[in-house]
Amino acid sequence: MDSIIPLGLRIMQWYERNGRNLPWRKDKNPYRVWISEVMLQQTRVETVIPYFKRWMKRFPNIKSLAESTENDVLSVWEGLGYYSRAHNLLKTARIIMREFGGKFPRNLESLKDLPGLGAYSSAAIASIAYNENQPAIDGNIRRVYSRLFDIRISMKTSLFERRIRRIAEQNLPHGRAGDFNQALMDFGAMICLPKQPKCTECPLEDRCLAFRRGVQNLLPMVGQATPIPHEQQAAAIIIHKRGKLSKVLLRKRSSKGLLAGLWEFPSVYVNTNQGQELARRFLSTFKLKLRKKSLFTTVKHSYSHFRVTLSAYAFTYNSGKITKDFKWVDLGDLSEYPMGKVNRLIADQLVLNPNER
DNA sequence: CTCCAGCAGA
DNA sequence: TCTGCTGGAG
Repeated sequence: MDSIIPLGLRIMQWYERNGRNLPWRKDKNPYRVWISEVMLQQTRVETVIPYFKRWMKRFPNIKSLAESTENDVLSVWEGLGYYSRAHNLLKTARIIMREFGGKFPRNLESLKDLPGLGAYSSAAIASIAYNENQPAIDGNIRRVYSRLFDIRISMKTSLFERRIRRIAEQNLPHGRAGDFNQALMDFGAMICLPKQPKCTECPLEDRCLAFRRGVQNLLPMVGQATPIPHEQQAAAIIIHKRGKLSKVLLRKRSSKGLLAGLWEFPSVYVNTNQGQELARRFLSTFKLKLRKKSLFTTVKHSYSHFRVTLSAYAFTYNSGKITKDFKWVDLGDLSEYPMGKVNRLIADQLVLNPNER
């Protein structure tokens, strides 16, 4: 009887045949496990793969990372999103060099104290890199267990969390926690999908309570989504011609909050696209005296909790004090300034069509 | 187009 | 509890 084989063992058997071959699974040194786990926070495996390879080429170990600059780190990270993760990697690398003699801590509590590592990532690193018996509980695993054990409790509640944790601890195969955690994640990503789980291919079908009761599509119980506001923004492409050389004005964003530390074309929130009004907004926000010329391009984008439609206008620069957040940059050097997706798109268009300004 | 998935910090 | 991004699916 298959059903007397422990759950953990069956998942491991499935993993041995079906687990994914991923770059960070070849060599499980703590540095590689750490970088991959942080990249995988809120980000899909397929997206992470090329970033992980580039990162390892550029920063092969903790020391090389700790000795690099914020700009280097953001440049390699550019496009991955959630930029605080990149800032935290650099901070943590420096802490490890300074306070841990360059060696990654092994126990859960020390890991959790490092910037960017919470309950999930700490347990993932401890189990994968050091084979500590820690269940790593992420969204995949919550979904899998809530179905296998038919946990009909809102995912937001602490009761749900306690139930899942107890189940995860009880089913953890001691001595193989690292592989087991990864096996469950692959299982959640490949079989026990959020929408339309592949129950016909599932090796655990016969002992999934949700499947037996036909409620697998209703679990886990998630709250209803909150509506997402839509904002309008205007960005200024401000070109300054000095003979043959064209420079454009960039602004470095605050070190906190959205797109922290990245560069952008100065932008303001708007509810109008009147030239005069726009120029006034740039004057009051940035003390820049500008004159609007023409619409360059419009880009739509979604962030985590709002959407924007951003229109980029070409402006001519009259006067105004250039404070230290601002910098005149050669068009050819734009790629050296890390940017979020929207601004990179505009920068690329600008380099391609410098005449349409 | 719109919808959706996915942890950490404050 | 709220904020942080992007890519891929539909």
